[in-house]
Amino acid sequence: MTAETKNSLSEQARERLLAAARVVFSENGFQNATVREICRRAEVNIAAINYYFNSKEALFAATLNFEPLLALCKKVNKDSTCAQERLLNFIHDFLMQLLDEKEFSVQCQLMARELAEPTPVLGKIVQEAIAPIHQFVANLVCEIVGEKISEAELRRCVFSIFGQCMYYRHGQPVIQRLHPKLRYDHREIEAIAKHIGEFSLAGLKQIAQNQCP
Amino acid sequence: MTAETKNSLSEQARERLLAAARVVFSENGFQNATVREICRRAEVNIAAINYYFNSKEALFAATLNFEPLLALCKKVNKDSTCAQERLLNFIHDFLMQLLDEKEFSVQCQLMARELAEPTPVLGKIVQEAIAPIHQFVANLVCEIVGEKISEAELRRCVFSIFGQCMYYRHGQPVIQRLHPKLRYDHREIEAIAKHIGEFSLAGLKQIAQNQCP
DNA sequence: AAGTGTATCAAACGTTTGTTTTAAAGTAAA
DNA sequence: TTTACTTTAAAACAAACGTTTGATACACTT
Repeated sequence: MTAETKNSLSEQARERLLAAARVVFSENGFQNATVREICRRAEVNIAAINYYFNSKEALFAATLNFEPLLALCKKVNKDSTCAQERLLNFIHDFLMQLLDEKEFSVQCQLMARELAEPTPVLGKIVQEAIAPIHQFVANLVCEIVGEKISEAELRRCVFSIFGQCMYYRHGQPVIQRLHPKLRYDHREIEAIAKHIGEFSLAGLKQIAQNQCP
Repeated sequence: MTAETKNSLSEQARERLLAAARVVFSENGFQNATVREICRRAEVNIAAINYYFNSKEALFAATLNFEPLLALCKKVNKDSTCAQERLLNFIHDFLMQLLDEKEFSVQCQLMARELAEPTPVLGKIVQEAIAPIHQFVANLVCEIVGEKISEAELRRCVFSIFGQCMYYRHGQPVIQRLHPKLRYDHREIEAIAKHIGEFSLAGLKQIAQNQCP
């Protein structure tokens, strides 16, 4: 057995742990996720978590990957034209990462959990992921409504946009009970993105008018 | 000692338990709240929870009170004029109940927690409180945008409004780290309500235009 | 004064949690 | 084969959880 094969084999446990952890954490949150279920799904011994990582918390931190979210900002900044269009594209892509169950969106769902239920790693998440994309949207809003908007009002505009998006995930337990038939398939996400986009652009235009009458 | 005095005295423990439970549950959520801390704050023995109520979950159910929230809908329906005005009033009063730290809003905060972190009692909360006020806002939106709106689009409009409001509570751990100086005092809540109101009315107007061009 | 039912208490119960231990199995170089 | 090192395994760890127990104190009725 070659060295590479050995590496890939010994790394298998670690990789399976990471994959299983992503699923379990995103389904149950950090607190409710148990190391036993993670190990069961990864088909490794229970001691593996503390062997490869040092703790449940470190495993959680290792599952975080901010790149897809940050890449989203860069992508939108490149291939688009006016600020309005870029905001619409961002909302669409963001919702895709946030809601699509089939997509590789576990990363995003995992982080979305933390907004409501803080863990010791939340500080890092805010600093490296949430703050940048909030700033990114804030810049877009600035371009759309003009520079004269106050800092507080700018903040509220950003919150309005993210609030609309996040509600579909934060409020999912409720939404599922209110509308049991509702599924986040591709078509539904497109419709949601279109709605939030138009809703928000109109809202921003109104705010802009208020600021400089 | 008369019977009434005895009753009021023996009820003291029960009432103190309820008051403490409301605080602890709203601060930590159902899972993270411990019966020991509730009893410590209520200054009662640890066995009191299972003596007066039957379980931690039953205690939690007993802390729920949907009246303030439902009363809000009735109040808005009475003393207001046009649908737009009523929506603005609702958003304002709702945010007051949801955010004001000094107000007696623990009830609302307690329920807001459950939106993201479901408990066995969530079904009751949705049925008795959330569904009615969602329906209430849906009716307002219908009045504003006209009857021709589709059921799905109507739902998204309601979600947009609630999403904006709830983000200030659901995302509080994040918001606190993003804007450490931000406090939900009376003035700030007024500003938030004004923002969400104008933002949403403009959004609704846009949606209405889309439906019947 | 004896009896009855309620309220409170410290202590322990049985689980479940994340983590650690200790030993065995496997792998590669000497 | 021997040696050194890495990886797996079962079992147990201490801590925290919600809950239950059994005894005690109290107020009220008979």
